[in-house]
Formats: sequence, structure tokens, C-alpha cells
Amino acid sequence: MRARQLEVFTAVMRVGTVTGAAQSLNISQPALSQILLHCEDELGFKLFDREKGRLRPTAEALEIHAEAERLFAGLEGLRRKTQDLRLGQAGLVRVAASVPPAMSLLPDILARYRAGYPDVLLRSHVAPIGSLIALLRAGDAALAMAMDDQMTPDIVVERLGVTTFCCLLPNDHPLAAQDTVSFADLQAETVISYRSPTRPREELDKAARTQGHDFSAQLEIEVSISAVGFVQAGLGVAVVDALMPWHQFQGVTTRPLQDSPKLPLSLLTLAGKTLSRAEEGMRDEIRKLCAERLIP
Amino acid sequence: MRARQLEVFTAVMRVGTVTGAAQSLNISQPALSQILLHCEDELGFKLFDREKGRLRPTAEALEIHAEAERLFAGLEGLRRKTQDLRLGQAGLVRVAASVPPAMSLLPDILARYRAGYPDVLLRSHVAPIGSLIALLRAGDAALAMAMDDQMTPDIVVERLGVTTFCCLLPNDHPLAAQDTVSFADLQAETVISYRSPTRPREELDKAARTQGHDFSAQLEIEVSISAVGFVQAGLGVAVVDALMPWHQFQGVTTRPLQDSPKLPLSLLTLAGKTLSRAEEGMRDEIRKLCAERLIP
DNA sequence: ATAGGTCATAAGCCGAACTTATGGGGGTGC
DNA sequence: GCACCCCCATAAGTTCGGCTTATGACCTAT
Repeated sequence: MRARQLEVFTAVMRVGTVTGAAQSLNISQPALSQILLHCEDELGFKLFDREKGRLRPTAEALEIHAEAERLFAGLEGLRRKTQDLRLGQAGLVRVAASVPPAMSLLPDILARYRAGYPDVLLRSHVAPIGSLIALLRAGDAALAMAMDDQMTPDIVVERLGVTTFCCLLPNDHPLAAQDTVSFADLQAETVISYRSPTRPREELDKAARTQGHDFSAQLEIEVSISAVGFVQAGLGVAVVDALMPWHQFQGVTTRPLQDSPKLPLSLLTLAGKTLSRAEEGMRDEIRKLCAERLIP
Repeated sequence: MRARQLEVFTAVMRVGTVTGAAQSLNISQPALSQILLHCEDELGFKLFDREKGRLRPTAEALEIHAEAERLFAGLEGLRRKTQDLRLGQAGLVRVAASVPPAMSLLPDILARYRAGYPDVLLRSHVAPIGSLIALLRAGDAALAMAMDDQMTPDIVVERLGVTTFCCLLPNDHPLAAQDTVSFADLQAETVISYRSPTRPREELDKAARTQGHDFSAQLEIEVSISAVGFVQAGLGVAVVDALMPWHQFQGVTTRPLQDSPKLPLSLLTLAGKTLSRAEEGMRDEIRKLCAERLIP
């Protein structure tokens, strides 16, 4: 039984007449009549008795009707699904990101994406950089955003832009009076910053060296957001990425780091993996928003 | 997505290569290749990435795969079912019968039928004659066997043969010494028989009258089998149909009724209803066995 | 009797699915 | 570096399913 024959059969069972079924399928009556006859010929038994010019389903037809309806509905469902997939308007998109992009860029990215692809299911993983690669490799995410651009060869890195560093100060800290904070200013402070060796810390070390200073952190953190609590508690001043929405936190003030090194934000994908339409749309949205918000 | 495309897609997903999938479907490699390409063209997105001469399923393909497998399996199942229906080797056959044929002929009929159509599900209803017609009309049975041949016009009656009446006696009854029992013999007995007006009672009344006797029953029954208990208890002698397997019951003896009237056994079907292959097979078996066992 | 409904048949078109034959690309072994 | 093998795609030609329009046969209702 061909798919078309299935469709014709269910239509005739529903409508009751060949003419009506043909109309409901938008084809001519002889076309449907022939398909039906041909179908009966192939099956080897009659599906309908013709008497007085009318059709009456045979016992066999009644027997397969329910199953035919189910199957045809399934085919229609698949057809609709492929249609959605064609437009990238279906499926599941999983994005992984480290904390800074997840808190700053990702909400807007997802919001905009959702406007364009309202039926796509979204899932976001927030994880430390080291875990992002594992998520990609395991197929638990197709796209990842991380503040690094050096990866193993099985990861494709696309540079989205760069961000800078800033100082996170208690509101009443003397340095808050300045417009910017320099490495020199930090010499006398208790500095909270990334542990080494991490990518941001290396950037800070290198930049300080080239400016004739030394960068050292008395309190090392793993994730920049954990600096907030320490700064609020007056433990010191933090040197962290400028990407986080620090203004959302009470009791802390940010000042740009003078002559700040750059910290790259990258889009990571697994080499060799093809993106679905929906994922491509997400990638485009990520690129677009990063181009707007970040220094290229 | 055509049914054939579904089949090709699942085959390629399973086997992993176009060539292998083509072999598994017993078609040429170019044929399958074209179907696949054409399918992708219609869908509007690629199902496989071709790289280094190999195929790798895209995210979309992975997304569809499970549903495609389910649907294709369903189509295969329907194909097998229609194949069985063509041979009349599937489906459900429901037979209704009154007690006498149900206890005498039906077991052998069903046993023989089962040998020819082992996969057909059988259901038998045993019901009084009056209920048989209702079962037919409601579609709860396609075939019915009853000991009557006068029906309403919406019931098609096919005469299968006739049976006679016999006397059911306690083993130690004086009449058991005779080879046959006549209406005259019954005049002095307590007679157990069908209530009037029923078809068998009318036949008995008429036959007795033409032979110059009067037939009266002191104990009236609805269903012949209920006579067994009364006879066993010594309440009297029963005049019942000769169809029932009376020999199966302990303590009773049967003797033919001399110059017995005939009682027709009929096959009833609903006018206008077409029989399925499986039901036709059952009807043929009923005819065959009745031709062997009954007086035509 | 006529008109309007049913379904089937006939003739012709197009595209899907199949065939065989062939070519290009990527590995592998000598 | 060459031969060989395996993969897939393309080309040309055939068959057949599904579509069309035109037409006819049959039943029913007014």
C-alpha cells in the first residue's frame, strides 16, 4: 500500500463517496477512482462494494481503517515536522556558555532568537570553561561561548569579539573617585582576581609586565562572579572581565582598567559536526548580537 | 516524504552507506542515491553530509530518524496485515448459534476452520433464536445458525439441511425397550417439550395432527438442553431435536420419534452485508459440514 | 422524461523510480 | 607513485503510478 493509496483510502472512508473524497483531496474524481481501483487490485481484495452506484466498505476495509488512519496521521505529522525543520523552526538547540556571557549576552540572544523561531526548544548550560568542551564532545551542546580562543584541534573556534577588564570596588573605596584604575593603583591594594594559570590571568600578567608593573592577586577566584561577595565584604578590589553585568549588584562600583588587555570571547563548535537549521539560526544570532555589543 | 523515501532514508540510517542500503533493499546503488537526493531536494534540507565520499547524518536526519522508523514499521505492519486479509487469514470471525447447533455442529466446524485459517480470531455467541437476529443486526456476529427458516426480510436465510425429533428417556423407562417411539406412545406419558408458539412446537403439533393424534406437553421448556435435567429426574419423557449430542449425558437414552417432522437448520446473514474473506471461509465450512451431517 | 447525482473507462501527460554504464574522489597496499 | 578498491554522483533510457479532461453507464428524484 503506497502512501498515496493510504491517503485516498482514508479520505473515502471519511467522506463516503469517491467524488467527495476527490474534492477533499483537490484532485479529479477519475484520478481518485483509479487509485482506489488500482489499490484494490494490488491488495487482492475489494475495499468497497459498489452497488447502485454507491460505495459500501467491506469487512476488510473496516478492519484496516483504524490502522490506516493512525499511519496516515503519522505521515502527516512527519511531513509537518520536516516542513518546520526546513525553515529551522523546530527541534532543540542547546547552547553552553561560561558564566560571563551567560549572564550578559545570552539572555538577549535567546530572547531575540525566540522571536524568530518561537517553536524551537531551547536549553542552556552554564558551565566553567573546562566543562564546555566536554559538553560539545558529548553532543550535549552544539554551540558554546567561552572567553578563550585556544582550543584543541577538534574544536572549531570563531572569535566573536573581545572584552576588557575592569575593577570592581566597594562603593566607598578611594579608587572609586577616579575615572579609571591603573595597574599602578593596584599595587597598594588587596587584589582579587583569577587564579593562574587561566586565560584571563595570563592576559593580565602579560599586560602588567609590558607596562612595567607586576600583577599579583592576594585572593584568587575561579569564576568572576564569585568576586562580588568578596568585594562587597570589603576584602579588596577585584580585577575581572568587563562583560558581566556588574551594575546589577548592590554595593559595588566598576571602573575601567586603564590600558586593559583584551579578553577574547569565542564561539565554539565541534569540528565535523553539522549544525541544524535551528542551530545555524542561533549561531547567526550570537554573531549578530556580539558584533553589536563587543569590540571586534 | 513518500513512503519509498521513508524506506530509503531508514535503510541508509541503519546501514550507513548508500551502497549497503541499496543492497539491503535489493535495488541498484544509483537508484537509491537518486531517491535520497530527490528526497533531500523536496524536503529543502540535507539529510546527510557528503564528505570524503562518505555520508554523515545531519542534525535534522537524527531528529527525524526515530519517527521515520516508527512510521515505516507501521507501514510494514499494515502491508503484512493486508497480505493476510487477502488470503482471509486474518481478522475476526464472529459466529452466533442457538444451543443445538452450538453443541453439536459448531465445535467441529470451528476445529476444521481453524486448521485452514490458524491466525483468524474466532468468537462464538450462543444465544436463543430471538437474540440471534439482534446480534446480526448489531454487527456483533456476521453469521448465525438457527433452527428456523422464517425470518424478516433484512435477514438472508440459507437452508443448511434438516434434522428430526427424538425422544429423551430415562434409561430404565419402558419405552427404551422399543426401537422407536410414536406419537401414540406419548399419549400416556408426561411429555416435556418446547413451549408454543415456537417453530419446533408448531412442527410437532402439525405432524401429530396429520397422524390423528394430539401433541401436548405437560412441562414446557425454552431450550432443549434444559430437558436433560428433567428427564434425568424422572419427571417424564422429552421430545426434542435430534441434533443435540444427547449421548453425552448420563442416565438418558434417545429413541427416534417415529414419522418425525423435519426441523430446518438455517444459516442467517444480514442482508446487504458483505462477508470478509475469513467469514466467507467460515460460511463455506459451515455449509460443508452441514451437508455431511444433516439430511438435505 | 429530464436533470442531477453517483462511479468507471479511455487517452494522454508528467514525473518518480528503476535499470545499466560511467566517471570522479579518497583511501590502501605494493 | 601507481594500481586497485570502495565510495558516491551523473547520464540516458524504460516502466509505471498518478494526474488530467472527456465521456458514458447507472440510479434517483422531481
